Amino acid sequence: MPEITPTTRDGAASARIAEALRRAILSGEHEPGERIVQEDLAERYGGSRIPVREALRQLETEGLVRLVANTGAWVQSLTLAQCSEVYQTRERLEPLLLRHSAEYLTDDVIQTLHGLAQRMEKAEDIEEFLELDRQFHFATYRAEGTYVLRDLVTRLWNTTQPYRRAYTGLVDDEHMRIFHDDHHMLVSALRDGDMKLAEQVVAIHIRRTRVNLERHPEIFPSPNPNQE
Amino acid sequence: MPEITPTTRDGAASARIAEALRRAILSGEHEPGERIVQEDLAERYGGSRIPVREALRQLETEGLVRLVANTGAWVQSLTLAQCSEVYQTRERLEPLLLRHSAEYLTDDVIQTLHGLAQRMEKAEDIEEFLELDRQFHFATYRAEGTYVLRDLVTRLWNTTQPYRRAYTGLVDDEHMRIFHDDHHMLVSALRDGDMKLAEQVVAIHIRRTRVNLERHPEIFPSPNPNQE
DNA sequence: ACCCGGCATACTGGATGCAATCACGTCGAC
DNA sequence: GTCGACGTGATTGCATCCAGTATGCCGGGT
Repeated sequence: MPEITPTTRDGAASARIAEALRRAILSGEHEPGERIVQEDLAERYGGSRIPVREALRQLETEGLVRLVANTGAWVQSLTLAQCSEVYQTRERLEPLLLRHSAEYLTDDVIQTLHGLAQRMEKAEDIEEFLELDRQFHFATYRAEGTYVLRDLVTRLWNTTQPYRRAYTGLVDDEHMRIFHDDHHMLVSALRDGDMKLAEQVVAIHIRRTRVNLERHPEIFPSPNPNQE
Repeated sequence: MPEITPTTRDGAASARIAEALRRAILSGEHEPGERIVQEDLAERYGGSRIPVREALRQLETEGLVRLVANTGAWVQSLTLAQCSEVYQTRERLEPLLLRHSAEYLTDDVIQTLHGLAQRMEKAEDIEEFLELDRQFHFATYRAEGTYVLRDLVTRLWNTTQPYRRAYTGLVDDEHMRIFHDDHHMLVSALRDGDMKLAEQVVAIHIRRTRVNLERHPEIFPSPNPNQE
């Protein structure tokens, strides 16, 4: 039995499986529309089907998995319209989250942000790029105290991750240039303490990405719900 | 109206239990912080603990239940800060959802809205008031096609339902008058097709409720309990 | 050649049983 | 008298087993 974590110390097996499967989906190991068989997961992560099923239920509510009764589970796939909707939601929420994070964005954090923005410009690998982009933005979202909004934004990022990956491989140099400029402008605004500008930059950044995404409907499944 | 659906032959038991427990929590049958025992639910809704556990996992990710490994489940309780955060989120999202619903708000719908707003003014019972309020607002949110945003808003409503209930019992006549005026103003704006005004009314309505809620910290649990 | 119905198979959904863990009450020590 | 340790009961977490259902194949009929 290939047990990665032999002792289910603090957490339960179902939580461990949910975490592992979430990572696998977000890392692109499983593509949208791909079938998920409970027994395969049980064997892979070491356990019975019971914790696997609980993990699947959880990921379903998070929007990463689609369950059909008595039939099976698939990696969730979004239509272009749904993906666009998520981006419109993000456009409203992330400026709010950024505002709540303002007081925690110390000089240290801004230095880190600058470093991440620069590293991103040199990234050649798509996976590295995606990871740095995520780190960059969430480094600006450190509103302490409550977690409601940040969890929500995290889930929205997660559900659209596969399409961000597909889209990243298609952008030309000019759009990539603008993308990086947005990041640097955001760092500058935060450095100056101009939160109003920072919020606008984030909103425009998200909207720009959405509009660009909508120019590439080919990365989304056809309107019929059937997929491999 | 809660439909019991005694014969959910096609659907799974876990979905039925999740639905039933969700309704029970939203209807105030269980209060925030109340302990939930798996076996009790299994006996009550007819089944074993397996579907109960899956239902609990689902409601946990929806924010209605709080699970602690090897310890148990409780009805989720929010702090004032968290509740306020949800309302700030709603203030951003519901105008967007309303905008997407604009084309579906026919004269029939507006007639229904008017009726609901009037019935609400006569409602004596808190439960009836809450139900009508929910029906009223969701009658304005009928964006078809995609469900992402509407589901999100529904969940936000659900997580704050207990506090809306507690708060409703405390409002004085003046604030209630303003509350109803907001509704009528929203109906008027929609009737005139002035979506910009309608969005503003919704945002202000939500903000007003949040501010009023923040004047009643006594309905929230003391800040000592450890939250996730 | 195509369509339809029955059957085999694989997978999911659920029930029962057992091990593990935590809460709580009691007892003993200081 | 107060604090800490321990044992017991209750409850959760998981594995195995069984039933129900959807899917795909094969044969017969048209």
